[in-house]
Amino acid sequence: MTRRPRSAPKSYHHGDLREGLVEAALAILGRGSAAALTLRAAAREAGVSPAAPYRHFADRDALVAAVAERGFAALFDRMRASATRARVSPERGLQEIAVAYLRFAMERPAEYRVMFGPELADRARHADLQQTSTRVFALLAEGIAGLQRAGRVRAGDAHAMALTAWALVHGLAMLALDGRAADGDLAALERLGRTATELLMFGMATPAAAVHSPSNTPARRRSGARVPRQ
Amino acid sequence: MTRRPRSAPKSYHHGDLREGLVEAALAILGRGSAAALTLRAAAREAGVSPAAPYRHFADRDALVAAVAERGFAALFDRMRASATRARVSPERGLQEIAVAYLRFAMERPAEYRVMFGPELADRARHADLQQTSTRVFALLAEGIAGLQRAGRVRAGDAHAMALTAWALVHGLAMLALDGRAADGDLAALERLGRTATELLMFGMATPAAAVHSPSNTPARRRSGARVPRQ
DNA sequence: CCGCGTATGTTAACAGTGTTTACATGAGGA
DNA sequence: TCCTCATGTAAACACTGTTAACATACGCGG
Repeated sequence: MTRRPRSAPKSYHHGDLREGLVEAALAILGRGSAAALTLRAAAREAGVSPAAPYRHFADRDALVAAVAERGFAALFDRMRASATRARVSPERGLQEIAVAYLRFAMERPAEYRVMFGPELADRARHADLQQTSTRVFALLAEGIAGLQRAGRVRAGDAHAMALTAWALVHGLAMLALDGRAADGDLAALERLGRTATELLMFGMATPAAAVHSPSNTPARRRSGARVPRQ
Repeated sequence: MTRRPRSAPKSYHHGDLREGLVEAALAILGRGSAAALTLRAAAREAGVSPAAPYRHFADRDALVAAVAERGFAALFDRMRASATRARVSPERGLQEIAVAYLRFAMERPAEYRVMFGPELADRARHADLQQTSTRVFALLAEGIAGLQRAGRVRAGDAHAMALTAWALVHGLAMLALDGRAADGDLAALERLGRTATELLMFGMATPAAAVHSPSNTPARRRSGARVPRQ
C-alpha cells in the first residue's frame, strides 16, 4: 500500500506524504503555538502544494486528529515506561504515571493542547484517535485496579475512580499550561502533582466505605462533623 | 465615556457596540461551536460592518477575552450562589460549588471551551480576564480555608489544595465535554462530581498526617495493608 | 519490455477570515 | 452654529480551507 523509498530524491511523488505531514505538523507545534498549525503550513513544511494533503486527509481536522493520536501514543509510552521504572509500590507507580503525564504536557504544550482541543470535539469522527486515547485511560484504570487487588484502595466503582484520577492530572496540566499553576516551573509542577495525587490516593484508600453515602462516614465521625441532613 | 441610548434606532452609531458584540458572541456560542465565533460573524450578528469591532477590540482575541471574562463572572456567580444555598456543612458547600461548576460547563459548553481555549494562552495580555478568573479560584481557596478553620481539613498548603480541587473539577468538566465522562448525561456527571470531590475531601481530611510521606499512614495500618518499603 | 490505470501530486480558483487604511457620519461641547 | 473627534463604513490585502481540473509516474498485466 505505502511505498517508502526513504530519503527519496526530489521526485514528483513524496514517498510517504501522510507521515511527512504528521511530522511537519509536529515540527510546527514544536516551535510555535497551536494556531500556527495550518494545513497549508504543514504542506509547505513537507515541501508540497497546498492541495496535496487532501490525498491523505479528508479535513484539516483529520490531520489534527492524526497528530493528536501520535501524541496520545507518545504519552502512553512515557506513562507506561515511568510506571514500570518505579515498581517499588503500586502507589508510587501510579504517582509516577501522573508525574510523567504532567511532564509530557509541560514539554510539549502545543501538542498537548491539540490533543484536547476543540477541533476534535466530536471524537466519534476519528475512531483510531478514540482508541489510542482510551489506552492512556486504561493505563490509569489498570493502576487503580492494581491498587484495589492489593487491598490498598477500597473496592467500588473503579471506572469513576480512574476518571477522577485522570481529571485531576489533566486539570493540573491545563492549569499549568494556562500559567495558573506552577508558573512554568516543571519541578514545582511535579511537586504539586505528587501532592495532589497523594491527597486523592489517600481519599481512595481502603477504609473509605461511604463514598456514595456522604452522611455519617467514619472520617466525618472521627473529625466531629455534624451529620448532614438528607 | 460610553453613551447608552438603549434601544437605539437604526442609526449610524450603534450606541454600545462593545456590549452588543459581546452579546452577539455569546449568542453565537450558544447556538454553535466555538469555531463559529468569528469577528465578522459577531459583527454581522450585531448588524455592523466587519471593521467596526476594531474600534472596541484590538484583536479577535480581545473579543474572545471579553467573552471569557463574562463567562468567568457568570460561573463565579453561580458557584457562590450554590455555596450559600447549601450551608448545611462546609463539606457540602464545597461539593455544591463543584457541582455548580460542572453544571455550568455542561450547559454552556462552547462558552466554557472558550474560557480555557488556546486563543487566550497568554492571559497576561488580558489583565481583567486574569482578575475575574482568579475570583473563581479564590472561591475554591476560600472554601478550603473554611474547612481548615473548622478543623475538617488538615492544615497545610492551602494553595496547593485549592489548585488540586480546581484541577479535579476542571478536568472532569473537560473530560465530560470531550464525551469521555458521563456521556452527556448531566445527572451522571453530577454524581461523578460528588464522588470525585468526596474522594478528594476525604484525602484532605484532618487526620491525614502523612500526605508527604506515603508509607505507614494510619489509614493503611487500619486497613491491614502491608507497609510499603521505602 | 511495453502500455496503461490509478494513486498521488500540481495549478487555479472560490468563499471566508483577520486586519489595515482611507473615508464618512453625526453627537456633543466651544 | 460649527467643528472636532469618537465611531461607523468601504475597499483592499494576505492568508486560510477546500474543490475541480489537470499532470505525472509507479507498478501491474500483457
